[in-house]
Amino acid sequence: MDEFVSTFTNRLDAKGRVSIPAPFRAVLAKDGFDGLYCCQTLDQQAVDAGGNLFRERIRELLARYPAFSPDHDYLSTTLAGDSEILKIDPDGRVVLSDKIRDYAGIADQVTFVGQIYKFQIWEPQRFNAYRDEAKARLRALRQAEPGHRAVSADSGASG
Amino acid sequence: MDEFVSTFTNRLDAKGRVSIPAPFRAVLAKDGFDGLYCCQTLDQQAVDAGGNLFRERIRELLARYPAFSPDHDYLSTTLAGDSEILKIDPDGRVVLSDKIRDYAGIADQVTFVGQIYKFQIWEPQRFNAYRDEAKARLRALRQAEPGHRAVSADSGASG
DNA sequence: CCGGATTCCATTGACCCCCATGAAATACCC
DNA sequence: GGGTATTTCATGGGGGTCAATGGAATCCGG
Repeated sequence: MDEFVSTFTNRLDAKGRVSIPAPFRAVLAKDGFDGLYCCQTLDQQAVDAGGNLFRERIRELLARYPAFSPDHDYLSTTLAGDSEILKIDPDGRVVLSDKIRDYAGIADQVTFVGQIYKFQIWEPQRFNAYRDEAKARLRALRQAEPGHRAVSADSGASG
Repeated sequence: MDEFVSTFTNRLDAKGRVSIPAPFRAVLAKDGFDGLYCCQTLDQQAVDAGGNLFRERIRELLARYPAFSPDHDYLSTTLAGDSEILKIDPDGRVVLSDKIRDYAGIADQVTFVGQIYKFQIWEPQRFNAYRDEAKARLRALRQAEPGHRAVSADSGASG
């Protein structure tokens, strides 16, 4: 498997360490990046994390703006300066920085949410709320879609 | 690691020395440039710093303007004439010049901000303000991205 | 000799690596 | 199928290492 899928919740220990879910570790290992590249999400109180594939997306975004332009520096300040590379220990754990813990509101548990080429790091309660909201929005959007009845708003997938 | 990523804040000692963050030192070592090339940023009260890769970008920028043109001379005045090469001591520290300290408003602490091919040197408070501004700018730019609303207001790449 | 700069050394506190434990899932054998 | 052995994983802790910092010693030009 080479994509981040599914959701896992693990505990932080007394030293602030938390195990990256084994399936995610496998993806990171295949990706080849040494460490875990993390940056804050813009719209939620969560963190995006990944490896080389994720970094590649960030580089592509930056490459669209010329060096030394104000926008380039704005973007690189947020996308590079405001991100962190967490070290993964031999047991597959990372220590979340204070910045990450504060931003995401993480106390003693962490939820890892697979998103194909990256995954997100959440405080479990906040993620639950976000997931419910996302689902509601998706439903509303489908209601507004012309012809949505052909598929039906609530068939099959339960989440 | 071959890019400047993340943000670090270190203290100046009584002699005006400050440690370059170890991850940045590693990038500089790989880059091969002996010392730290510094020049004032064009748009903020901060300093751009880096090694050979950074200097290469400056050359590329200057090459876009015809020699002897006013714009070329404006740029080279700042990017070359107003630049300094700081010496890195055996413990990975530099002494910031008075010019740099005055321009950036640095007193006793320095914030180093990774920006991939270069990093910036800030007075910590000023950087905090700039970081917030940068994040707002990124939000604005993303709003303008075509297709970012495909599913809902806050889906898609947040980083 | 003197002041400034540069190199060397020491301390301390955080981080990283190794090992141990227990639980759960899987494989294996009867 | 049932029961057991084995592996995989999440979690807990201890000790060594490295980086940031402060200060002393040395070198240099005046």
